[in-house]
Amino acid sequence: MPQLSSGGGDDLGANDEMISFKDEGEQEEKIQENAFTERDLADLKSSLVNESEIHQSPSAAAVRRGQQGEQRGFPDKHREHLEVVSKQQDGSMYKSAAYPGYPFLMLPDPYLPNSSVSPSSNKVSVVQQSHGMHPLTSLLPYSNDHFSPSPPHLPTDMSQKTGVPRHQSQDLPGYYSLPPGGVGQISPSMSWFPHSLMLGPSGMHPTGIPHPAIVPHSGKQEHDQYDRGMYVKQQVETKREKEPKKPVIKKPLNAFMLYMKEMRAKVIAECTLKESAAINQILGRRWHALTREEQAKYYELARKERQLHMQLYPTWSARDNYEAGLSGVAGEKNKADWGKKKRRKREKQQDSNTDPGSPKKCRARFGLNQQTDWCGPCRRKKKCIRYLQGGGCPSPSSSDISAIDSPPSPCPGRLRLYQHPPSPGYSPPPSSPSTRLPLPSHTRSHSADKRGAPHPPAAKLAHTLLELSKQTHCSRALSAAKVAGLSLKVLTETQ
DNA sequence: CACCCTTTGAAGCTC
DNA sequence: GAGCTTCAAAGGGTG
Repeated sequence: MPQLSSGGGDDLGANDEMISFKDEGEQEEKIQENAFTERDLADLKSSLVNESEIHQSPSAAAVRRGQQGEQRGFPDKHREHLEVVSKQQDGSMYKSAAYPGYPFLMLPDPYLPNSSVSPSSNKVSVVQQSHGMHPLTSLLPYSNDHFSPSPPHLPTDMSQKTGVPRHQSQDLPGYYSLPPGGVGQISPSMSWFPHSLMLGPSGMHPTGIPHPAIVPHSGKQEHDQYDRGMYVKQQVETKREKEPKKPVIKKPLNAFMLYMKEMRAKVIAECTLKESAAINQILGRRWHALTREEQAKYYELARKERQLHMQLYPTWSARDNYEAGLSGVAGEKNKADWGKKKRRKREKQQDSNTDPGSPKKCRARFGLNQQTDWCGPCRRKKKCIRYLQGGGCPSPSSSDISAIDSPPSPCPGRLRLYQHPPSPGYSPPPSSPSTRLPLPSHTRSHSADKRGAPHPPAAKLAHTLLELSKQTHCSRALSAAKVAGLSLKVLTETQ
């Protein structure tokens, strides 16, 4: 299914070919030369998995795993890390780090709200794109030299990666104007960092520099507050005083997440949509529509993200956040909440397994543009009752909003089936071509229902898309309607 | 205010 | 090792 083998990691999904990763420097050169070939991409894909371990000196991965069992307190871990770092103060990391900017070059991204990376060039650019620019980005006290779009040292320095945790060097003042008082006082322009990170060792990266990946351990809500700006600072601080929270190091963003960050604004602008779920559907389709080269940029960025994340937080594991229960409070209660959440999801999963009517049925089948066709519960984002009642929804699997995102394609069938675009160099896995069909989310591997929805009548689909084009003012929807309807006659009839 | 939705990918977990 | 689960971002909607 569209879900590429989960274990495959960085599989682009189009190719199962596994080629061992070559030297990173070569990879960078290729990127620089805009000379991505399929083989390059395959290399890249496998590299995303292998390279970290290959280049991790004294095997940061091992360190991470090894230290996992200890599960020490966050402050302890980082205090320890700090000691290590202080012994390694040679400054080399920041002068020619694998990812010289992280979090500096990546400041606005990917842990920053409204930010994005900009792989818009074939070079692995880490420069913010204007449309996604964080409002505070311009205030960040990094030097332009360090934040230049294409730092001269950027393309070649990956091979210099040593696995040494990042640390503060003499260069740092160039990035951040840290006051003499130390890390406890950060210039106002650093306010996008969660405050709790700046006040004590608990949230502080060993470098003494808070990292965007670290958020207060209170989940999304508080994070959002920080995102919204400084005006909420006091409120948050008050809250924190009452309830000191462990910071949480967020997972590094994967390629698709990076892509979403960059493209979300565009999609919102194009289709006047706001609902993230719908936008993400569109982005998902677009992601599949990307060429290998385009996707490769994001995979490369994501790989660097992971590498740097690993260097920054050698002891961190995704498991930490599993147990942290990000939405809850730190401590035992957290674990309990997490367990509850897990059970709840499991129950839900079972529900959808045994139940032909998944909660998303109407949404998935009719799409957001035809909410009038949804059953009541679906409109209230509750469990769909349509199928429980045995009333089949003859409806278009492709009538949903996602149809509009599909890039123009000469193949009408593609639209009907949500097929991936036959982008250049984009071939389905040899094993099962049909697996490339991006079915609705509930058909994904970890969702139970893998049955395809019945294909809608063309006229209905065309009509749907037509309506959609009116509602969303999206010309693509109109085009899609034409493609879907195959003829103007159908369109005319449905009108 | 917590949670849902929705996407893909990475990583952890379970069997 | 296959398959499943969780989390990462986003923000409107819901109870």
